[in-house]
Amino acid sequence: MWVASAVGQAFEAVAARFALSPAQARALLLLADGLPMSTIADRLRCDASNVTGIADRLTARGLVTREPSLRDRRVKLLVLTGEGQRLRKELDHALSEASPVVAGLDPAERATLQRLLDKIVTNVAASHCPSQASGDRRR
Amino acid sequence: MWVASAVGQAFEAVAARFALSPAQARALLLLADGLPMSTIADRLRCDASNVTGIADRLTARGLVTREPSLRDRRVKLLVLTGEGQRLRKELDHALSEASPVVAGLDPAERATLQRLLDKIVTNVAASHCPSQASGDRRR
DNA sequence: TATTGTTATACTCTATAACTATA
DNA sequence: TATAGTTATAGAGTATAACAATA
Repeated sequence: MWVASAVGQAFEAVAARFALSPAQARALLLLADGLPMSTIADRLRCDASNVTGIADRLTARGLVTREPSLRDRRVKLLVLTGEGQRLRKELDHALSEASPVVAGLDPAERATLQRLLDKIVTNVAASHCPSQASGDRRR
Repeated sequence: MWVASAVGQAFEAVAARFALSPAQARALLLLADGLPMSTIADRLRCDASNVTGIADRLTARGLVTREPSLRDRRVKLLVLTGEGQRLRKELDHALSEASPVVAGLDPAERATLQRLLDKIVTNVAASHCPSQASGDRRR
């Protein structure tokens, strides 16, 4: 739990370097492709009403735009602007650099840790949503 | 990072079962013994002004009281009430039960993970505050 | 009828700055 | 002068409930 907390703080610190709140940074990382706002709410595990505010702030900074969906006129897709894509890339890179966690581990230890964490991810994902273990979520 | 996030969410979920915000739960866990409010701010890594509000809410629920320090009349110690001690114990227990992370690992894997995480804790603690490397990181 | 996104409301955490009472 | 705690203020995330447009 202490390590998890340290990782979370490292994430916050990196996000803050880009003047992003944790929620904004997480939303930005989700947007490799455009996504419906409801999907973002699901992935962020928060109520849909929050996404309105987060999207507003990202829009105000010129990082995303709201595009209408062609299939369903109720949904709006959040899509990165050019600036948003650039910032997302920088953020992603900074996050992979800032890894205090593995700093003191030798290559063998890192590999072992990676293997254990992968196994945990698989287990937790499977126990949470057995049906979508292979990762698609339509409708 | 995904695992760290899952651990954080598990923490939040358990805290919510006791109607505690994450910050309130963290403060409660810190209070095995009474602590000056400034120390709590340090441990929570937040500004001292926040501790006033957190302490207010914990006080309103009858979980803590503010006691004057005998050494320095400026400082107030946050001390658990009987009810606070009881709740802290339950919370602590619930947290050790709720460990989705290690659920799917066999004993040998758990031991390996524990060893690696301990090493990380030591490394990170040492790089952040070299003077107290052998110190107080016990929960 | 149900769902998507918005709005209004309220609560909590967060930091900054100004204040008090001590030191 | 400096520190501990408070207050006031402001911004952000969070949830709930009600609403319009659409399905």
